[in-house]
Amino acid sequence: MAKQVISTPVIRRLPRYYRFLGELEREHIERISSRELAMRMGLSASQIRQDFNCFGGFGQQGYGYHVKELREIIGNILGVHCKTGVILIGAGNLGKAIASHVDFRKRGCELIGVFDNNPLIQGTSTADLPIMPMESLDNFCKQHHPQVAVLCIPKDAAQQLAEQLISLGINGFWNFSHFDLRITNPDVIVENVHLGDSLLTLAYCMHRHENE
Amino acid sequence: MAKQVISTPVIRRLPRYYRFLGELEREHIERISSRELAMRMGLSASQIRQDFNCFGGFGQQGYGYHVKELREIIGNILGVHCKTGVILIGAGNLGKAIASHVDFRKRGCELIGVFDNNPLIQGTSTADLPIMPMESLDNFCKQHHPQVAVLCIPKDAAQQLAEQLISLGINGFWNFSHFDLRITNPDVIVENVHLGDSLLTLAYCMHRHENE
DNA sequence: TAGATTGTTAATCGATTAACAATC
DNA sequence: TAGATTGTTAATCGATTAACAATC
Repeated sequence: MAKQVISTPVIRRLPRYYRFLGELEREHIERISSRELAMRMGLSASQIRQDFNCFGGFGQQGYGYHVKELREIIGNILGVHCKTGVILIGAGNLGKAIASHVDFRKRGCELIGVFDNNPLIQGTSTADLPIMPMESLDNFCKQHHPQVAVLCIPKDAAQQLAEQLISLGINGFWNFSHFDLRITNPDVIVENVHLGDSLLTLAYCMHRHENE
Repeated sequence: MAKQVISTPVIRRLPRYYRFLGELEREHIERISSRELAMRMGLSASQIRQDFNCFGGFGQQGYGYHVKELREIIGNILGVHCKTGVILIGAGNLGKAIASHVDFRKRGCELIGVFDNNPLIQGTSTADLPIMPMESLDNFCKQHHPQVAVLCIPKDAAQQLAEQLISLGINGFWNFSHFDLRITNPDVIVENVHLGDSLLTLAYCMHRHENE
């Protein structure tokens, strides 16, 4: 099988496939055709078949796809069984919510450390983890080698901290800090989440809709 | 000016333009060329000019774009001066974090009510708003006519609640509930935010990178 | 005026859709 | 076998990039 490059739109759809297949499994549905899945997901059957065939032929002519099997395959592609070490920086409202609300384990990640520079909350804990002072960051990374950092910090601190973290071995960022990290190192992966942009997009659509 | 339909990729870039122009303004930069802006944002100059020209010619040949003016124009397109009434349902960790962390006003929205079905937290407050019981939802909507609902509730409750909210006049959802709302009504706008999918995308990219 | 940079048209690239032979 | 549905190739559509005349 030639190792082709998977396009971004396909990658972005994978977690959604995984989610819908989980749903189907919970509904005890054993097999599904691309046509049925397309209807549920609001995609085209053609697109679904194209997407899956980026990775290989998981279906069976005349039958469709075996839900459980397909879900496992996509889970493996996504790496849900990995145990990537994750630290979270900034245990304010948002940081704490993410630490406790997001199921890292289900997604191949393990939250192993939480840091904040506010002495008032150091020592308290979130998601069963003690909030550590920033001064411990260095030693912690040297000891536990986390790979991913979740940034829930103000935007002015983001770029500098990111660079420090890279030097400590971090090569993946889940960035909530209202600032687009620009990392030149091609081995570092950044996933920017801009909640504000998302709300603004919704606001625009509502606003436009009104004026039509 | 013919009213053309703006494509989704363009719409998704608008909040980002707005953000970067704000940054430039803060840096006291008066004018910028599409070329300079492209470098900063990691886009192409051509794309930027195309994007802006969906809405009209905001630039000046030989000069570029006036930062402050352009930012205001894009802000108006996005509707940042609107005061769309917003309610938030589900004041758990995530709900509270969003209520307090997201600046609704800057984005043409105003958070006017927070609801939760947990009696233990009813009466306490977030973001200066009292958390109200779900039973008050009906009356509140009839009185204040909010247009947008932020859903920070478990996925099993989402679809049903969304339908109820639509009947109460809500026509926009900012949906954090691990479930893709499927609304048939074309006047209702849904912005799904799947934090889990975002993390999984990052996990995939890390995982793939390792195996290369 | 000369230089710079836009607005806009044409060319290219990539993603989605359609079609159908292969095959379970 | 007949029916269904995949895997895959070709056609279409749309978005991005390139090019350049218009013009500040």
